[in-house]
Amino acid sequence: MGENSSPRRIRADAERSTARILEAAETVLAADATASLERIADAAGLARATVHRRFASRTALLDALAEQLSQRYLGGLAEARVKTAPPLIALHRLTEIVFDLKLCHRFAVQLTAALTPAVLDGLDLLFARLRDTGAITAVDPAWCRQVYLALLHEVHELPTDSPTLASSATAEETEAKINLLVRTTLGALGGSHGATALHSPASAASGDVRPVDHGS
Amino acid sequence: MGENSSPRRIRADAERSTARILEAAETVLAADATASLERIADAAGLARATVHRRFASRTALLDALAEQLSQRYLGGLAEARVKTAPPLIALHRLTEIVFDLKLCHRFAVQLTAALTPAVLDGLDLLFARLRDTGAITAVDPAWCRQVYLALLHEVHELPTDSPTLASSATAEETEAKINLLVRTTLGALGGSHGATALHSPASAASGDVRPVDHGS
DNA sequence: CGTAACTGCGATAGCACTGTTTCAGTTAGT
DNA sequence: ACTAACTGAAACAGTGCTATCGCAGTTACG
Repeated sequence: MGENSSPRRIRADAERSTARILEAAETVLAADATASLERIADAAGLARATVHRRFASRTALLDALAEQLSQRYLGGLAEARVKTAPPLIALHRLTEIVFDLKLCHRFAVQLTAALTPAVLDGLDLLFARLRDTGAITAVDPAWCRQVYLALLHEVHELPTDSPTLASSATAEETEAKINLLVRTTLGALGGSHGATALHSPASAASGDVRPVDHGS
Repeated sequence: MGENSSPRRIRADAERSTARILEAAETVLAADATASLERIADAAGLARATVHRRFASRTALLDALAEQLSQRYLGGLAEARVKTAPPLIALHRLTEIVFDLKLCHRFAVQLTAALTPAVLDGLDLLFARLRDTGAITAVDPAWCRQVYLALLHEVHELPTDSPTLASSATAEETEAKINLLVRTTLGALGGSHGATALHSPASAASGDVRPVDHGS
């Protein structure tokens, strides 16, 4: 872990700068993924040159950001006890946690491929366990992942202002959003067979318009 | 539609060029929304200058593209008899049609706000009718729209290559994808196998998955 | 056939962003 | 307190894209 390969000592000051840059990059890039480094530096209260000093190139910054994001997701997966807790509870808790890291979902969705394989594996495990308990029926883990992340993105972009409520009801609102997301995800994956069902043309050709009989 | 305000006569040749440009822009921008006009012109088999001749600016091209897309969606809504046909059938048919216009969904999702209000109204009507017939339970039309479009996007990005099948099975594959999308959408929005049909003990154990109205 | 429109090619100007460098001033760490 | 690291400011070169123009050749349309 420790990097002592260079005699150059890394001052705590610099460390704080990189943190501020990453933080600013999250917020700025969430609004506009093509924002310039100058805007990021501006948002961080630093000079543009400093950004280049901390990160060799723009892609390096993006990589670091993705890395940090993956790390947080990984922490969320661990905190939600995805491996051990009852899957439905784990899903709900994970959603809560991820919602707290509501930082750059837009960015995350764009760079879904940039998520660490470990994160993907964790999600896959969660959905596999959900399927084992009968909460969902979708088979393809990739499909489950994509649906969950896409719905997470949409829920996160819902208008924050409740029509009749005051603007201070954020706690209740996020709670409602989390429930909505969990319910919607389960419903979406509840009756479908996932992408692997593509190899059964017979059932597909039947064109069953009516919702799947599958009486639960 | 007819623009005779200018004495300048518009040759049929030029009209074809604009069509080719729009067509190329669809495909190119679908892959990379920040592609340069040169790449678009290249894909259209035209010179970059011609693009600037047909469209005053880049945003003008984007606007025209969004306009055309909205027009096609509108046509699809009409063709699917959204207003008169049984809603489930209309949804299935609309999905088929939209899938044929699989051109620039990525672009469309990015510019969801750029869709003509008429299109949004049409979708809202469809989902309202779906709810009236009990096919879904979700209330907010905007939410239904977003979920449908997001899932459309995800389904469209599913790996086209079936693991064991040859690459020529596109027809059956798209058919299966359409069914998957319809079923997933209905499930997500609270269809027959949605959250309400899930095993209640598990839901109750998860703490609080009460019916969320999430605002009208 | 002849004119006007259209096109490709090339040049040009301008803009925005990235990345590097230098220098003077400030700050952290021993 | 001294040194090395860090920073802001400002310059610089380089790149890629947009947008415009002129010119010569081609094509549609009456």
